[in-house]
Amino acid sequence: MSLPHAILTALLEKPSSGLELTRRFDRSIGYFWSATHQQIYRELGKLEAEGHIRALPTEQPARGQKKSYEVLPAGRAELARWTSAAHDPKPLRDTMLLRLRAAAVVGTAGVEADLRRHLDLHRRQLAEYEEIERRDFPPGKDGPQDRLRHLVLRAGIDLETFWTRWLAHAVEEFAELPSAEQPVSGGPEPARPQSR
Amino acid sequence: MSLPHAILTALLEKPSSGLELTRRFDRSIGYFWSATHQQIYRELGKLEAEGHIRALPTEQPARGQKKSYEVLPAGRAELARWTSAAHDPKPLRDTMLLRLRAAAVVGTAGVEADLRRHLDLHRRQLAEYEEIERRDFPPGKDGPQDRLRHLVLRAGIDLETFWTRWLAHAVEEFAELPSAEQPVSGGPEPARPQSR
DNA sequence: GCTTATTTTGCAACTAGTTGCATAAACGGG
DNA sequence: CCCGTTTATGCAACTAGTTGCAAAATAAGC
Repeated sequence: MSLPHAILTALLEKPSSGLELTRRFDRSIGYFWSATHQQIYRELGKLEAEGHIRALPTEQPARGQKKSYEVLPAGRAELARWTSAAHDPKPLRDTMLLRLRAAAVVGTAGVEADLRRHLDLHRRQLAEYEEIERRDFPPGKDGPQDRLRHLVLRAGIDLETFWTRWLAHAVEEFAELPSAEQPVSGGPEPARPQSR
Repeated sequence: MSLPHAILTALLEKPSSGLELTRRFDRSIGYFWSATHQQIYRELGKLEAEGHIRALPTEQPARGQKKSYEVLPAGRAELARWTSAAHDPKPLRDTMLLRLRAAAVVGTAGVEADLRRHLDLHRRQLAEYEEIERRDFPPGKDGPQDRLRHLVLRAGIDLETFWTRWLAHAVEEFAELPSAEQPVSGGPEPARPQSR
């Protein structure tokens, strides 16, 4: 239930139309909360119906025409409430880890290539974050707002650093593993075809 | 679309009933792929209908009675296929990061307490993982299967280490921040109530 | 033996996110 | 001006996950 709050935050930073929001969700905000344009339009409708935002007055509100929104006091209050409320962290859910566990049972064939691909993807993401850090947070830029935003970026950088290290380690580990075309032996029996 | 494969993996490791699976999803597998019992029962039904698993023969298959499943060859093949196929990593989606970004606009009141709470939760999780590492992977236990499983556990440990460090840093940062009851100044104008 | 609690399985309805496509205006030539 | 492309908004249907509840078997008092 965080999308509306992501949108409120974005709109407070700068009133925008649906498409502008979509663009911003592809860049900055999307780095830790992604959303498609359909999600955004739907949510804008709801937020407007609830009186949390309103469309900026425009001439002819027709289709295919930009419609910009701004946050109303009620929306700001809701965002402040949500921000200060306690939320439990979501448990980890990662496909690659699941695949490795599966590989221990059905064999490691094919996984290594994707491990390398992920390593590459995470390296790129890390480079992108570091570029942003250089650009947006030069030494000295440390007002309260900068500190908060830098903290968030820092999480992204450290996370990607973790993944690149771990994936590099995983790739090494695979190199030392035996053949890798067959199920790894040593575990429970593989299920054999069985007639009934 | 990973739940069925998580279940297939679990069933290959050991044929189980729905409830046993649920228990295992609360412990080991759930550390990187959580699922509720309803999800599991529903998925067991689908997997059986598709011919990927079958119920172990039992006397009277009625309600409120354990029904255990085992993986059929087709299920094993499907799991092998899925494991070796390429999957893009899911983009990060984290509420706490979003809240910090929101806090930069609507004020930091209330966030610090939850930051500390999360720090505590992640420390506990880390301790739990390290305990498992001590117990299940003593030095010397490094067959191919052990290595793979240890690698997965290692990801969990390193991730929790990252979070505890980052959260500790965030808490420090907050301590240095001014008052924190008001929206942090220096950004875009707060939206003021406006009559139309 | 009857009742109450626990175990085990499951349905139904809901929320969140995704995918595919539609529609209308605006823009940019020829 | 007409026509294809881009911009901007949106509906409908689908997949995945969550929540609340219920029903059947079994175990546990008394």
